[in-house]
Amino acid sequence: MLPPSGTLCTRPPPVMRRLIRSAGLSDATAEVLRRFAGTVEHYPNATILSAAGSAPRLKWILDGWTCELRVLPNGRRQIFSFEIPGDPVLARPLNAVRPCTVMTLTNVECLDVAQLLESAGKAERREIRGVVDHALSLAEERRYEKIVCLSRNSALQRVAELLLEFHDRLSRVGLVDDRGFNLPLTQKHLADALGLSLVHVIRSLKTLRLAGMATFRFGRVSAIDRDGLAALCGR
Amino acid sequence: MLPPSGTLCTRPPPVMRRLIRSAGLSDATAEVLRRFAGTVEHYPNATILSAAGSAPRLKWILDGWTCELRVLPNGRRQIFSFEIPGDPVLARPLNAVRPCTVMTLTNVECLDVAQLLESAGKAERREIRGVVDHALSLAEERRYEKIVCLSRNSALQRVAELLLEFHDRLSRVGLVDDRGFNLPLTQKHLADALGLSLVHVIRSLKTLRLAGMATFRFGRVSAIDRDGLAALCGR
DNA sequence: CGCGATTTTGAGCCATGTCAATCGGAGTGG
DNA sequence: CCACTCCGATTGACATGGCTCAAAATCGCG
Repeated sequence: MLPPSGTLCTRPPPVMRRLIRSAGLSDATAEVLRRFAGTVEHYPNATILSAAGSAPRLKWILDGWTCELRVLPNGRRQIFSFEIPGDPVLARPLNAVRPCTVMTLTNVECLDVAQLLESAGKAERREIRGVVDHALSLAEERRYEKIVCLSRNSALQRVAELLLEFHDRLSRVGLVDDRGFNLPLTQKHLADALGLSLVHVIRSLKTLRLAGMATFRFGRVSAIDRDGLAALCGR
Repeated sequence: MLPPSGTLCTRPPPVMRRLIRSAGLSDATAEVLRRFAGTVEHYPNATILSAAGSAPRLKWILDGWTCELRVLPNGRRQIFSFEIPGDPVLARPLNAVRPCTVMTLTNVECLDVAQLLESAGKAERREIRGVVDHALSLAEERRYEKIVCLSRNSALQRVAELLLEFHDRLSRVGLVDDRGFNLPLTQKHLADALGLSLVHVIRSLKTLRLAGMATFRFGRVSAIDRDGLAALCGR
């Protein structure tokens, strides 16, 4: 499938510009991305991001949040990870329960990586592969970190570590300003990701707020004391 | 590097036969493995399985146990996974702390996968790649399972789930007999893998023993009630 | 303005961690 | 053969972090 060059710049994409800048892509590769502005896929909030065929498909998030999750037999949810703009995420076939499904947490715009690679030149293809592979290995490393965090950290430390992770990842793609960052999650989401009860997450956030380390309100995290949080989780 | 055909069958390898059988390899691929009997790498107990250069190297375990672990800043250990005969394991460069290092838990015999692939024909190469990739994806899935287990399960359930995992994986490579299986670990290892204190692991094992679900003594697990364990962890 | 979803707070309980002491087996030197 | 030591396994007492249940407050939205 060719890139729809006819739709070139139908949608001057600020999110795409941000992605290009934050991933440090070359001009040629950036141009490949721009040619794809017309094939951006849109998913509404709270939908499952799935692959049509039987093979999983890798997507590249331009805007919005997703999470990897599984619904457990007892009805509870386990959230494995969150993805933000610039992250790749593997959309699996709908029937696949294992290891997880991907769900949008906001409206999401993304590109299909395989489709992107098809229409890129050799050099650009290598570059895109490199960037995506690197991001995937970071995601894998975060899974190891998560195991450590769940095994060894107190509730307070887990919450602090997650906020810290969000802060660092979001700031790398320019989504943090000096007053904080947007976090389109409920505290239940945090609980499901951290293996804690909702009530205890609320208490932990309160403790952080009173300690002046971070405030989470109205879908926004502000008053962040990065060093304080880092010290709290033993960095 | 060519396979050392001169050393053909210097060591009629029962572990290799088991691997060939359990992985369901074709005769041709089995022959490739057999030609490698002479290049089996040996590592003593309690050593780090590392790659010489700067790139990680994939090893294929023929005999013995290893684990992926990290030593945390506070001196405690986090064990991420255990590998048994038939498993691939990624030996990383010595300086790499992240995401983990691989340590032997017994004497270990293994093959270098890249070396193996080099000397295999095209068809055998594809087959070996398929088997190894499949095993790697199972390992990744186990990391997701581990996150669920650490988030949601009680200490008793975590211990039961780990024993169950050992039972199922070992039985797939013929290392379980009707009286149980060998488990070359201390209870401290279990504690480090499960995110529990040593004392509580001991208590949980006692509970399982008294409930007639499993007995762990002298490096051996016996009296296993597989269904009971499965029910306990909510399967 | 009313309703469902989310956040907040309190009370009480239980699982798990920590600390400390003991026990047993395997090696080791005399 | 015995005394000694080390390591792993075991047990008890106690403290506490996090869970559950229940109720109230607040927010978002039609």
